[in-house]
Amino acid sequence: MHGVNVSAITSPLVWEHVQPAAARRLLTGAIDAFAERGFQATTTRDIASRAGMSPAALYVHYPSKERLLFEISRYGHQAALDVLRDADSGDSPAERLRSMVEAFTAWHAEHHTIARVVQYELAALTPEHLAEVATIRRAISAQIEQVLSDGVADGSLAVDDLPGTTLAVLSLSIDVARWYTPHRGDPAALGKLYAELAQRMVQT
Amino acid sequence: MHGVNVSAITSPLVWEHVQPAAARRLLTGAIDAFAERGFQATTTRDIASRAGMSPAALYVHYPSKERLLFEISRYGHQAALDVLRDADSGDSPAERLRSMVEAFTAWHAEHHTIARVVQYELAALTPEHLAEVATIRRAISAQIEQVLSDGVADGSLAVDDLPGTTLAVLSLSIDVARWYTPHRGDPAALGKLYAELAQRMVQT
DNA sequence: GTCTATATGTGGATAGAC
DNA sequence: GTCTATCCACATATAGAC
Repeated sequence: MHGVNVSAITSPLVWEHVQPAAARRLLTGAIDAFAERGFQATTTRDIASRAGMSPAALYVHYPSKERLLFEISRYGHQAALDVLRDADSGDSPAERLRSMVEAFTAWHAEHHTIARVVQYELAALTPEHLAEVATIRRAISAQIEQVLSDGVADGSLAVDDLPGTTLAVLSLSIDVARWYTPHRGDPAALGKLYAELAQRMVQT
Repeated sequence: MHGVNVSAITSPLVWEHVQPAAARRLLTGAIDAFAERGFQATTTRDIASRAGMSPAALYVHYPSKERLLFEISRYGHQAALDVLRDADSGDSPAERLRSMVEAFTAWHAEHHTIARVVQYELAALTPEHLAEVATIRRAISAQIEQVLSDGVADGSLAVDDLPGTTLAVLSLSIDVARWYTPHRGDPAALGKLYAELAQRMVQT
């Protein structure tokens, strides 16, 4: 089944479930604005203007700027987790790891705007909303830890420090959201490079 | 010479050169505040209050909040570059890489507050100030690229994609600033783990 | 060099018409 | 559901006394 989800890696995120269209324009405008300037530096006027509306119209669709961030963060976290789970396929822990790192890395490059919001705006969430996305973050981490753990169990992977190596593998992909711009190469190639580097980190 | 700079890795940053003491209290207060909340969410009142002063007193020592950020960013970037250069020692490219990754990673953990400001607040700098720190950033990148390049030249390291691997190695250490807190283990041990992982990435 | 007081701008959010 | 107009809080920065 390896490679079956390649289309999911490179296809744009789908927002049709956000209705009506005005709410969707606000959401996508907010993603761009938050990714460019950060949550705190983004004004509701900026978001509304990107959606072609007056500032007041925003509050018909969202009760606050933070709620807009939360919707983005929750959806983005879930999308990242889905990509990772869909990529967890292969005949060995090593193959599964390659596939997951490839997909997770490519997702962070392809969707670097929403990924930036997901990874760098956690501090702007309310405690309740942060707790909700933290649950998804733990599932993401557990997904990587499981495959490494499976590799240790069957002796096919060499992992001295399981939590430390889990974090390092995740970290490599996540940091893509910080530095990636389209001129730095295409997401698929980056995914393949990082899959190779990650496998080398843990090979026996 | 390996290990000679261990004290530099774990010693606190030295701020004696910032005079008078009030200016230094403002600077260290700003580092803590920027690291906790981000530049945009930090108020001059918060910074002044951490330094035990009224908001107005800040402007005797710094002309703006941005200037305070710039001083922190410039000094932090230079400190990170110095750590990397001091660690560039060893008899082979592999040893030099290990030493550099160990020191650079441990620095980002030990000094995660200033490292967070250095790595995540670039967008808040004026274009002129950003250009100045970007020069230091290029030197940091060049330092890693050089050792990988030397390893390729003498056949001791296996690097398929030199710019991509350079970025990946740097990225792993830099991302430590995002997630590190003291309860996640000690900086020296993390440095050793990451040195091992980086070496595995490029070993023949 | 530090204070109190304040000028000036701006941002999140609301009121009420259409 | 969108608009114009605006409230109100707060933030950067300055003025002027001590």
